[in-house]
Amino acid sequence: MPELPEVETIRRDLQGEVVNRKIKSVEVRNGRTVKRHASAKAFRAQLEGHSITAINRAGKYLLMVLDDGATLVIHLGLSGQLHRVKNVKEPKVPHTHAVITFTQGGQLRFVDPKTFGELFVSAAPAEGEPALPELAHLGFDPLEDIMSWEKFWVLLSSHESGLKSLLMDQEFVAGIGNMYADEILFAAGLRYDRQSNSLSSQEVRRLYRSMVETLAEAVKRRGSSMADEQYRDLFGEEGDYQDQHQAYDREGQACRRCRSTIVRVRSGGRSTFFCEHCQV
DNA sequence: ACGCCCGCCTGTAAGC
DNA sequence: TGCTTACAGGCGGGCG
Repeated sequence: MPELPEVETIRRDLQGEVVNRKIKSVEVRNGRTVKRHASAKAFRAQLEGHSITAINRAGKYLLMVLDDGATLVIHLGLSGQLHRVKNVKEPKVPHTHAVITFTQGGQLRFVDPKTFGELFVSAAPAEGEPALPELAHLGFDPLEDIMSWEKFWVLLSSHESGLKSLLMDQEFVAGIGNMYADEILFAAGLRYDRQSNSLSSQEVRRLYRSMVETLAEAVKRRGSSMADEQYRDLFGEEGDYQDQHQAYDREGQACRRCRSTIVRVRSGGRSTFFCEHCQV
């Protein structure tokens, strides 16, 4: 499932592939993909004829800035992929829900079997209005918004909840999902159910460092492609970070640090993988 | 304020 | 073997 490292990998590749290209036409093949809009026609109208000037990211959301100040927002959900296609005659794979064709040639295709992803256009903000009101609820970005561990401690302490649910709370910090939450907590040596306001200063520093370093290393390795899902980059290539996983999807396997067995529990309807010996 | 559950959806896998 | 059920996941909404 694409989380921050996968979305950031796609963002970096998109910069070289679609910036300064002009959108010639947009085809919506599954209306659910643009459900925020009254119609597919209304969605298309805000894109066609406009050039893409920059690609940004907020948490797990990709942001394509257009030349009129509007932003095409793309959320990949659980199974969304973007495919950069050079030859428009290339057959469309199943679950291709939207196709953007560029004036300069080639296409960007949105493929999403589970249909939890979405595309929408956020209009250019009026004078004095904040941009992207749809994403105003998102918390800080762990790679873009660097802060002191003391500030992080203040934020952590202002909540009274389990560490994992807080890391996955997009209003607290944007971009971490079930997989990287488990990896971050392993790296920090902290259990998923530790209360956020119970950490020592040393533990807070370890958690902050682990969060930034785990995500940065995963970006370096171009994300994680697990067997049971199908994350692929713009060009259909897999990431490498799954080989570095310490906890996620390793139930019954030996902990790489202490050799005891990684266990799995269900918490809040989600699988959580951790080492009972290394994480306290 | 927080945990937990549901609904949304489809491919895969386990169970009978 | 073939049908049915469970499960995986993010997110928003509802409930206690």
